[in-house]
Amino acid sequence: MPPKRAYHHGNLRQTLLDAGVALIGEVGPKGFTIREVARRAGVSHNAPYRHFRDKGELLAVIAAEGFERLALAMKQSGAEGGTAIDRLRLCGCGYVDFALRWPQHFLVMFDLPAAPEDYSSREIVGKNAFQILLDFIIDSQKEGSLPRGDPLPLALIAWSLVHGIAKLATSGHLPYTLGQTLDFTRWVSQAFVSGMKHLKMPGTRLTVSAKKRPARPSVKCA
Amino acid sequence: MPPKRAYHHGNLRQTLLDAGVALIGEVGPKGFTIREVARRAGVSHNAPYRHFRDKGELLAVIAAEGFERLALAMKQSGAEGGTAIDRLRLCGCGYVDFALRWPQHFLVMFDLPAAPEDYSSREIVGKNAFQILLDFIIDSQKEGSLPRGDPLPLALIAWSLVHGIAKLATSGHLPYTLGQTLDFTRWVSQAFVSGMKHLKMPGTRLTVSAKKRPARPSVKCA
DNA sequence: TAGAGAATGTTGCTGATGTCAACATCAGCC
DNA sequence: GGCTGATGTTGACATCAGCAACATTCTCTA
Repeated sequence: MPPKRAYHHGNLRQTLLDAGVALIGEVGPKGFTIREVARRAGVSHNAPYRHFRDKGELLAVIAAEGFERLALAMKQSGAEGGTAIDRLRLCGCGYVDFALRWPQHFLVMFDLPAAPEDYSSREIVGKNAFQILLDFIIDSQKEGSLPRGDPLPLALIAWSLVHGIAKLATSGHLPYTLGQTLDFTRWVSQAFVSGMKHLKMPGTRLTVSAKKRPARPSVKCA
Repeated sequence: MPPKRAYHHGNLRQTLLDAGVALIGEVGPKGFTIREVARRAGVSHNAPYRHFRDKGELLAVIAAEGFERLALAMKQSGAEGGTAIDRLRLCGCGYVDFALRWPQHFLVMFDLPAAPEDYSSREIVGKNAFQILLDFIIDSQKEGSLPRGDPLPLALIAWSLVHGIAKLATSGHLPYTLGQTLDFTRWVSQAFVSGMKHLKMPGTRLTVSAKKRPARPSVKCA
């Protein structure tokens, strides 16, 4: 039996995280407040600072949690396919479905103000999710459903496509209901497969090692 | 000659807007503050409220301004193409280029907390920008470079693609430098054209009138 | 041309927030 | 039993969005 309400909570970090995830889902990043998270966890407004350096870190951990859930959703959706290319398509649909179900959490995951290197866990689990997509791409290449060559550009184009649908849908820019958006995604994934099948792969410039990843765009205004 | 510093500013609304656009570009939506905008305009912290109902409306107008600039960029980029399909491709590249140049402004344009119906100007000019893309699509269909049929799904898939690239790039998720991102976009636009050329168009379910546009996804967490 | 009323800008306030500093309580170990 | 570090609390400060009351100026009409 957990002590009724001891001075020490015992599991406050996880409780705060759960409350934070729920709060994000309800009010989005704009209304998200450390004090409200603390309120919901039943602790003082400063208790969270014993577990998270600041608001940014709490949000980063919440984002990381979202990436784990997204990866799981992609994996589970993909698993229902009979062929590699089917798994890839279903994985993409799972991606959009996830975004439609948790639009605010999805927003935090991708549009956070930019994490200083300290909040790196988000990035790591984010790469995990990308690896799932990449594996489906590679399997589809082996299967002969996608052109051979560096899988990275193929994965990035597929990612861009579903991410674009997800972002436009969750920001209210698609003229579709939720169900129609999923229908649209299915159609798009079909189109992607048939369109990419005999694609001419890009030159070396785009297959450059992922290590060259820029720290961050950070384009300044001129 | 504008009065040195009369009690009445004379053109405060526009000055606030300019300052707001600049501030967004520098600090993004998170650091964006009405008071800082007022400071930069050299007026008291409450003066902006004579011209904008609240912070949300100011941001909405800034977003609308962004959509106008985006539409201009798309039009100008497209104009350099010799054929309709070239104009379409260049238009898409212009879209991504705009996002890379003004990442924070782009963020505000698409990921604002959701405007109550009052802030509608943003939506109107947003539709303007979409219309430019749609026209390029229709021209390309007439030219025979894209399959005939309802241009809407084609436009939405093209939009999703460039929007996905833009969002992933500006949030630091693409393993490319800025220049490489533009190269990638060019390649993707080529792939889009060759892939869509003989595409099987979707059934009627996805060509439903745009009037059916949902108010907003607003998916609640379960 | 004078003055009333509407615009526009200012000062001062309230309630909320992020975060710091100081203090209180508790767990585990000697 | 007492010390030390971890965890939670209280109180404070600066800043922010937005409201209310007041000041100044513009414009329009009589």
